[in-house]
Amino acid sequence: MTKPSLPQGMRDFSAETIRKRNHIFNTIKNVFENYGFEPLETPAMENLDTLMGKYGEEGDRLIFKVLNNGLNDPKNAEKAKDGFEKATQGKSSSLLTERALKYDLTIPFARFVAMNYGQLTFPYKRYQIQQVWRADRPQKGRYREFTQCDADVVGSSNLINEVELAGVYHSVFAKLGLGNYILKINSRKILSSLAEMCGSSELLTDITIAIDKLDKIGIEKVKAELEQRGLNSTQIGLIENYLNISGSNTEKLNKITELLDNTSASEGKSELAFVLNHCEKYNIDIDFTLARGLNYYTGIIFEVKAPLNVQMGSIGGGGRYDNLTELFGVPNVPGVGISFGVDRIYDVMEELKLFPENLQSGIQAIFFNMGEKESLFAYKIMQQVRDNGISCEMFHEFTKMEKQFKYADKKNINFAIIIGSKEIEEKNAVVKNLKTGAQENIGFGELVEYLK
RNA sequence: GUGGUUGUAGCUCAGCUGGUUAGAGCACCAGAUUGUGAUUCUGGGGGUCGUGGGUUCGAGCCCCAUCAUCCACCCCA
Repeated sequence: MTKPSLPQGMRDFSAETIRKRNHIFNTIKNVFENYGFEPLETPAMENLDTLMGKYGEEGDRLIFKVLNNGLNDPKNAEKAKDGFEKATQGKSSSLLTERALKYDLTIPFARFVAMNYGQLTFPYKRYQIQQVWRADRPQKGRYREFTQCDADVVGSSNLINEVELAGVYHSVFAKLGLGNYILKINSRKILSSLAEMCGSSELLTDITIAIDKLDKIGIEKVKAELEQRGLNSTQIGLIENYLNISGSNTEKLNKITELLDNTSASEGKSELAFVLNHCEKYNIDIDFTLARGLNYYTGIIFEVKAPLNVQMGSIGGGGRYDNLTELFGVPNVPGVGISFGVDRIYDVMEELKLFPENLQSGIQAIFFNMGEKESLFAYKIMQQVRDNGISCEMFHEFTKMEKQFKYADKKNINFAIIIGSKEIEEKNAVVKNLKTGAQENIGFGELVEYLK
């Protein structure tokens, strides 16, 4: 027999963890519903075509692809070999694989909107809490299967949606006890403007990749990377001035106006100003170095950092994308969305001990097994207790009480109920409080009331 | 994809410069204690030391390969 194990980056969750995770899910879900979002679920697998090319080159590499069935059929043998040839050259081939596990929730959502455009009422506000899979190398806070919680609004360009989503972040983190989170905000238009000022909008990707690393590697290494990516010293000088912008949000906006002088810059600036004006309570920081990897963002972008005293990457992010469904043939559906990284939020909350004590509800009472006849009698009593919404169980076999007590301790059960021959005769049960050790006789009729 | 770490009982780990029969704690089972637990005490079961090869009189320990793992980079939540 081989030792059982899990595939890399996959996890089991047992009761305690699930209850804590559900606490996070329920909090997020309630806020989503409170803001008028409605639920959506999409399948684990999508057609490979739906996903490929949407996440950049690196993203494509990290999509989990599912091998076609029936490759061993002689009819398909040649095709399969062709497909394999292509696969070894790094091209994916429908001869070998045509389905894949979903990589995020946004693209399947866009696919759904495109397919159901006629049936949906716009603006369409949906939330989605599901697993996604990435063939990434796992490490701390990063898994191959993880849960995303997304909320998106499509069919509206109004910036009030951005404000609303910032409000969602605020409500959720306040309720989870992470009120001192940091919401960073920027606009892709500012970044585009910077690229234009450097001479070409083509430079946008190179610039964003480099400056995104600023807080990690420092200004000198960013400059080195920019140089390596082919930028000249004038361009790098401009970018350095851009990165050196600091101060309050208002000061940052003023300084960016001095530095960048074109249409995208002023558009980006007024977007940021609008959102900030309506989010005064939310502790938002403008961060011009914020870029975000996904290349479909076009307007405001968000990223949530854990409180400063814990070391954790971003615990959420999002932004505006103007034409996501166009990829699927439906143009002119602007949208904006945010995502919560539940697994990381979990780790942060664990570190800061923010989970409420009363999450581990468990079992209220255990009926001791005092013999075959006795336990069958007690079973009927137990069913009445259960019918009244009190969770309880009976010890599975007649054995000495020490064992039954130890079992109850381990499962953190509050009451032990003893119904033996004596109790049956006297029509009352011995109820022992396992936390205090106190016990008393309770008539069968009063049991439910006593346990409540 | 790149670099490093670790792999010994169900779990967490110890095991000295290579030397008899590989240890501890937790968990499990039994007893002290046949209707009152969390403590304590006694005893017990459990291992092809990740896998394959090599060096050696002799390998858990050294060498090579391989698989798995965790961490970091890349990228990202």
